[in-house]
Amino acid sequence: MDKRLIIIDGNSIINRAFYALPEMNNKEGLKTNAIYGFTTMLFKIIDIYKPTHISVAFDRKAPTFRHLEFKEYKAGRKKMPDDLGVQFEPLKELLDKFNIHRLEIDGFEADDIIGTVSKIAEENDYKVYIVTGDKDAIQLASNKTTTLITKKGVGEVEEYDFNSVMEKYEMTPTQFIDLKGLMGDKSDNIPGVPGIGEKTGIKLIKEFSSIENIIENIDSLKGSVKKKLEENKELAVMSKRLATIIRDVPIEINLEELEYGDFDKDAVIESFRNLGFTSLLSRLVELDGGNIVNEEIELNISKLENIQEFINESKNQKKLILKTVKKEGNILEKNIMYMYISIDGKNIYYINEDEILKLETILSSNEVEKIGYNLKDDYLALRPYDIKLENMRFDITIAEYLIDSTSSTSYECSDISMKYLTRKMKSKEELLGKGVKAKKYEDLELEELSEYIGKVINVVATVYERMEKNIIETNMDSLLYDIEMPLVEVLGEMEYEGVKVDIEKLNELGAQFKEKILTLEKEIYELSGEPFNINSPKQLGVILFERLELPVIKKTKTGYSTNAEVLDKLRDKHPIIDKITEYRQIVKLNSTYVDGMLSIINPISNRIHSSFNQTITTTGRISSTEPNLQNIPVRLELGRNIRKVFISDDKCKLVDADYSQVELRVLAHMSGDENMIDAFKHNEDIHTKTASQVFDVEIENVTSELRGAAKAVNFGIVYGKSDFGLADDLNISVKQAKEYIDSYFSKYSKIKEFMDTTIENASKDGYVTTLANRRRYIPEIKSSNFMERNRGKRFAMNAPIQGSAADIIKIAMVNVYKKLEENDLKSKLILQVHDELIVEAVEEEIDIVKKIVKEEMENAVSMDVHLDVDLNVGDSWYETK
DNA sequence: GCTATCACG
DNA sequence: ACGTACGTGATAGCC
Repeated sequence: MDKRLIIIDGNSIINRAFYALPEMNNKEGLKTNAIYGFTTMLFKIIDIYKPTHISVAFDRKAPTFRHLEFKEYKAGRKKMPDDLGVQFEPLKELLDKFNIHRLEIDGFEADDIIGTVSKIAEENDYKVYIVTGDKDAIQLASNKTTTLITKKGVGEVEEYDFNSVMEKYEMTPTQFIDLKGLMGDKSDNIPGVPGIGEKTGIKLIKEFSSIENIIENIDSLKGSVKKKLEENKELAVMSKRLATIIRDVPIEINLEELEYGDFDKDAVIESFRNLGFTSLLSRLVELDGGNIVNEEIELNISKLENIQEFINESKNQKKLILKTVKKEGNILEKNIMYMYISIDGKNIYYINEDEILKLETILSSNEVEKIGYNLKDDYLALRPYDIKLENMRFDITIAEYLIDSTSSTSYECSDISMKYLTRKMKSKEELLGKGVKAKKYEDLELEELSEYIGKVINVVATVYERMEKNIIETNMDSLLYDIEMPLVEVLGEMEYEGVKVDIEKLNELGAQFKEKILTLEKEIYELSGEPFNINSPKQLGVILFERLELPVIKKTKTGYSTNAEVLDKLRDKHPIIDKITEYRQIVKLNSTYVDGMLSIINPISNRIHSSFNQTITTTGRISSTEPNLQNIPVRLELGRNIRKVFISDDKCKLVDADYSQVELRVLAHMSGDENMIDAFKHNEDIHTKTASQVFDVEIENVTSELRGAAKAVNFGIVYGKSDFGLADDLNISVKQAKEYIDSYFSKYSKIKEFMDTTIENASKDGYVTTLANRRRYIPEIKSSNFMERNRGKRFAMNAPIQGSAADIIKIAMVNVYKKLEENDLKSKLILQVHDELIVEAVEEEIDIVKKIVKEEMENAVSMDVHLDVDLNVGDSWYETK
């Protein structure tokens, strides 16, 4: 068999990769762009040239003979950036795992090693490929050696062998050395002959073929060229020597050791995971013809014939992996097409909708653990059948969210499959298509559907124990099993229950808004002198800043900024501004909150069934979509009216409970700051207390301005705000803002300490944690970019506080839900807005509901600071203030 | 599909 | 000196 050797100039390629690719980090913040670029290049080369042998040569730090001969050699080169330097060792480790040979020898550059090894390989009848970004290596090209020079970063290569060099440059590869001897090389600081550049150099080489021959025939030259050469003969000879790649470095090399082939696949996969190269995992599969897929999966998927036998087995094993498939439709209606179930993940059965009830005994059994992927969907699918899916034990989506809440993927099964199993499977989008042409499950043939869902079930079965191990190792098992998994049912019930809407009231508000919008529109057109689309920031910008010539306050990437802040600064300048502000406000209310809500009211229940998502936010909060019920207006009275349409059902009231200052209490507890803890212990108004401390006045002398300033400081601290930002907010000087912050930290000194330690830990560990041990990785904190690193610090300061508050209310939700159930109450938890819970309580239960909610919320966790909950009852959300 | 804006905690 | 507050989702305009 033909032997093909690839020799890579490690330093050259890692450099190219580093400068060609944007910054990349793994989740601990290690820079990885150069490693990534190198690896993709390696894969590409292996794929194209199918080498039997590979070696990567690296420079050593020790000086080479070139430095010793010419002390200016490579002088003036910039020091390697740290962000690149740190990537060498991980790359070398990765190459070792690929079983790819490495060559490093003191006193010789990678070039010389490559020159020598390629020569030996040529003599042994190898076909040689040299990969580098450095054109000097073209001198090594021959009939047996092809030099591959990278182009466009490291994405492509250009081939040079003897013939192509002759064709392209009309000189032999070795004559390139003579040319460089004449021209010199800026990057290596090789002098060459001063005054002789590329054009003259090429002419001379073509005529005389070498520097030696030029010197011998120097008399046949004339003019300035002759003079330059006569004066710099020695320089030319030395430059040629410096430019000559050595091909007889004294090394003992056994080419057999360079053989490429088997490597420890698990080790490489592990490395890729650590480096965060999930996309490369799939390349690994292609690279090795699919052999890297560890487990050959063969699934038996069939219709379940003997239901009783399966039930018995499931009860025996106390385990059930399941995935329901439903048609698109109303959340309140029966829409299941099939349910796929399995115990071992390999023998997978499906049943039709009409037989689902037969499985109720295991589905609603507390003895059988349910393991799945997006279990809330299964819970909700079964809900209209009056089947309660009980003991939802493990959801791989939620587990993966806990493992890495900052992951850029959305925890798709296909992503999880690739990450944990190095196994490719279709994503849902690949299965169904996207956009308007997207198919639905009901459009698929049963066979195709079964193949896909079968794989999902198998991934769940194969992956969940590995995830569990990871979660236990990172002390998140209680977070998963005691908080997040029990919460699945709570959120499912909230979605199913929904919130009642007063449709008439909503329409009435809409009519009012629309009328007002028309009036404002007319007034604005009159003031501007022409009609335009007020909703277009671009058109509005032209009107304000060109036609009306108002001063430009701020610019956006694309033009003038016209946001509320800018408009506020312009309001004295022109009467149109206030009209536009009001117009914007009402348009927002009308389109988002009136039309938006109307379009999504469930026709069966006349209620709004929002989705509560558990795996979106990086901090641990829940998010709400379709519609978002967590941003219903409250601050301004006009918008607050929207809350009048969210009402309680007949013979019910809304019980609204919200935590008072939960984030500041968390901060007081986590930092252990006695001063702040004390303020909460004495039920003092925290902002007044802060004002009194920071501005050094008696409590009774704190004015509302001072309190307002203190409030801004308190919130700013939670977000890691700067003096600059605070100054902007409070309209004071940066110097003054700095004094406020300094004074704050001197009074609440443990808070300062806490912030510093948190940042330190984040830098050291790469992550921060909450009270319930929820993790957030912060790769930004290791960035070499000032701004990015500062963002990382702010994330580090904020995530434990916001995340712990999220932990607390999640615990409260689970406990409130449990208590309502235990007491056989009909009242239902229906909403959560980060620090607020709303229960729709039937009238006879209001007192006990209030008691339960207050107790469970206030006692969700035990801290050095007590939690305090405000309760309000009303017929609408508006009334519960 | 991106950008600007604005609603909430 | 750098640029400057965390976390979300919906809508409209525009390319």
